[in-house]
Amino acid sequence: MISLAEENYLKNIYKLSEKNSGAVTTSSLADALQINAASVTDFVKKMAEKKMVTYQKSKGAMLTEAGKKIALKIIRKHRLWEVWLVNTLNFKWDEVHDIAEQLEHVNSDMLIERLDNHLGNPTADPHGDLIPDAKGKFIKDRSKPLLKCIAKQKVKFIGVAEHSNSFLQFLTKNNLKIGDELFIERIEAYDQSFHLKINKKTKKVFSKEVVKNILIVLA
Amino acid sequence: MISLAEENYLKNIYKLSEKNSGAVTTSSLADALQINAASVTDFVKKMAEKKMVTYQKSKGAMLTEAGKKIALKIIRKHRLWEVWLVNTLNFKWDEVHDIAEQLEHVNSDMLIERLDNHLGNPTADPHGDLIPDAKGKFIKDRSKPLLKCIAKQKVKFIGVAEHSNSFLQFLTKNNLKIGDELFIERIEAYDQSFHLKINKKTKKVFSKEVVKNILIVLA
DNA sequence: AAATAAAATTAGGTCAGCCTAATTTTATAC
DNA sequence: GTATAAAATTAGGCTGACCTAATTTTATTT
Repeated sequence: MISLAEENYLKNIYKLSEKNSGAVTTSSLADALQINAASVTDFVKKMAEKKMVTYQKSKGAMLTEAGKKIALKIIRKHRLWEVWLVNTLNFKWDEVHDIAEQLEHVNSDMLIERLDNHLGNPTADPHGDLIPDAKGKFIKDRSKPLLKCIAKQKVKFIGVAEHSNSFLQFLTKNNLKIGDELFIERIEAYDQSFHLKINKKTKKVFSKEVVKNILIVLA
Repeated sequence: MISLAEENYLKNIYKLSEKNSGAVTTSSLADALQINAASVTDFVKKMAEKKMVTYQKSKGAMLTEAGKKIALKIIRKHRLWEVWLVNTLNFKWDEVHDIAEQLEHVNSDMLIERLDNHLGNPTADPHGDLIPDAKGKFIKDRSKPLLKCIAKQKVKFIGVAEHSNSFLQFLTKNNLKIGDELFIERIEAYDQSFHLKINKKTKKVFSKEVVKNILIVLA
């Protein structure tokens, strides 16, 4: 059996190792979990004994294959529940995270596979994050930050790199939704702000900070 | 905040006091929760301090209004989730209990009210158990055990008084479902077995043990 | 390379929620 | 109404998952 705490550790180790590959440091984990670093050291050692992670003193933790499998399952569940909450119960994309954080720990393979089917086997959640399949495989991710694009490109908004409610609400307020077509009219050289035309209609300007968190594919 | 343990205690105290009204004994709670009686005594005292229950030494526990409210909310959630599992994900009625036991602890008023609406505000779960509304009120229950009926009555199967998988599977195997019309052709005086005609077609005989756990309303 | 700062670890402690064993209280039988 | 059985409680302990404070290790600066 895997405890709630273990599930949260595994999930966060996975997410942190996704960003900065290599071992996940004690402090970054402590920060992500909002738990004291001393507690993290302790817990990670126990997880190493259970072969969920490998741990090297003062270097950090890395998921084993077994640990990664569990982490991916939790992420799969979280994102499937988010799809359900938004598509079926009409929650907004900035309202679903806390609920999905609870639902992701519900343990039933049958449930999750039926939910997946019921939702039509979605490959991405409402924020554009990819959903691993039952075997833990993702579809190939072709997205990149809008910031990496050049002027005059036509792209499609498919996800966000920042999941804070404030950012999601900012996008909503600016009427920017996943699926929107964006045309880059101009990039201001001085501050890298992007002058966009949205869905061939509205013109808007967004700062570098915003643009780096908008994920797109070329259209 | 209410812990998982507290929620389970409250739910079980409610259910036990429903059956045998009056204070819930330590041993019955211990039995229901599969927890040592000494632990129950301890825990119930702490809950009394928090005003979730009243507790009298060696007599047992009773829910306060506050405790009852929490218990009813958990029962509401459990039963709504069961409806969802059966109606939307096509689970069978003997498969949903363990999953609903987990889902009932997910905490979000918005979620539960939206789920309720999405399901069409059901008043009973797949076993015929009534679902309290958001205020904790039940619709009036007019059901009684089939065993209390007399010969030649026409009744409708609306619920079960026993929720074990073996009983549910027994009914399924005998093709008996909620909503079925039952006509009591004869009651065997010797052993009180019931000779039924189901939906005006199939004839079947059921023992007293079965019949006392079938809840019906007069048709 | 020594000094300092930051990160990680060790040692010792707390609290929730359980346990067993021993004792006390309540109920039941003779 | 005393003996016995059953139920409940008390006392003391354990484990998981956290904490703080002190120490050690690693990284950074000069």
